[in-house]
Amino acid sequence: MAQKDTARSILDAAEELFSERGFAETSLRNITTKADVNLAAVNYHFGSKKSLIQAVFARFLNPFVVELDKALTAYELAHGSTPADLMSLLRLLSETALKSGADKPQRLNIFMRLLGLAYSQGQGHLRRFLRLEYGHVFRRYSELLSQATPELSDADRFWRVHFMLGATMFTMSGVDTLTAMAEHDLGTSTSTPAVIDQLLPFLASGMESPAQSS
Amino acid sequence: MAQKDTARSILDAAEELFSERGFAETSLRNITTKADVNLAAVNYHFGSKKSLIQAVFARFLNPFVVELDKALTAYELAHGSTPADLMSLLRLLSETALKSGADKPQRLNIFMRLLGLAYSQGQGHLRRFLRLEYGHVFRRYSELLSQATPELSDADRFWRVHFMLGATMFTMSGVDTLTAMAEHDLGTSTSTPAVIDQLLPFLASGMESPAQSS
DNA sequence: GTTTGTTTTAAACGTATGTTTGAAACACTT
DNA sequence: AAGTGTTTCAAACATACGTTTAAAACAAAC
Repeated sequence: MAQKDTARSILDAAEELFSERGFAETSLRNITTKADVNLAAVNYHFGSKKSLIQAVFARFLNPFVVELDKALTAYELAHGSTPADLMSLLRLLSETALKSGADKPQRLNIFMRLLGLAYSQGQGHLRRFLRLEYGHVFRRYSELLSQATPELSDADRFWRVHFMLGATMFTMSGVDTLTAMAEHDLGTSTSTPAVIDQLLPFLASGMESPAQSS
Repeated sequence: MAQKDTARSILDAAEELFSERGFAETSLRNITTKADVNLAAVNYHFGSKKSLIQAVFARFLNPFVVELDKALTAYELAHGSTPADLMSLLRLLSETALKSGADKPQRLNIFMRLLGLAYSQGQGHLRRFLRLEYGHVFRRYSELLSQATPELSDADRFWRVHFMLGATMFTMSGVDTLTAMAEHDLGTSTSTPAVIDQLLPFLASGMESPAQSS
């Protein structure tokens, strides 16, 4: 039963508990109990709680950035010298994300929630880890974003990108709660891909809003 | 020195520490050390750590909702039967928020960060407290929002409102970090009101993006 | 100046946390 | 079957937390 997949059980349990209750609020005892392994197993397999947190992110992010990297290469090849298009770039990102957790679509929600936590909770070590490990792919994507919005100044684009980031993180990290609210208040049920279909036009319109000043 | 304003010193220290490190990561000992009061003072004046957290929010939100309520009444009177306008509604909210922490503009940033934490960290008691205490003003505002976006279905409006909420919370709660990043990467300095001037058109454009389907 | 109610203080309480330990159980190779 | 390296386990470790206590300090009223 509990043999070499001990590490995997721990990651599964940690991923779920962290996303539900946050990092500090989830104890190693919570995790090991849920994973049905010995308490010391976390420190044996991962070294520390911090490393466990990073490992949870790495397990999801590693396959994701590989996919995204491939998708970006394909995109650049297909478009050649014609400038990138904003809406297609957004679709590329969302579809890569959806595909990356395709085995269990719930996992994407969980992971977005974790990402939100990584930003909001202290966890400076996590932000450092993420930028160090995955920064180059994000820089590559933002390069294309610049091509897709040539009319924006660098400053305008900077702010609007973060507006997009905020809307996306907030929505996706709480997508379960929000769909429940929508169902309760409006009686309409909405799947995650349907939410994304609502989100992307909102982002694109905001991004392409006529510039104000300067 | 430390007499009746003990409670105030505690609130000041708690507000700042909570916003920097989160609720769970900030201990009562951190707070009382920074406030230069005895450890037991928190439990004496507030009863518990949970109540302290709620008190931090109440101190900011109570004046704010009073102002917002007044502003909404004035707005409704001024506009009479003509339908509400989206951009002016957004300005009303942002200006009320800016005015409410006018004594020290830094406090608005701190408080937005706290609001973001309230959403992202567990703190179910906080969300319950906020909705119970301040729900009616928010409902009043969202009533006007509906008038301002008559072309949207209830479902579309629901989602787009939360897209706005996410973009706003993410941006404002990290506005210090973001302005620092912008200054580092682009050499341009941006004040909080200037960020809001960037944000509002983005939100309005997203909100008024042509509907997709259904 | 004594009394009464409030506030502050130092110390302790009980509980929970992350981590370490050393022995036991296991999986393999020879 | 013996031996070897890896993994599990129960127990303990040291530390930190929120909260409580009982006495001291203080303020105000008479």
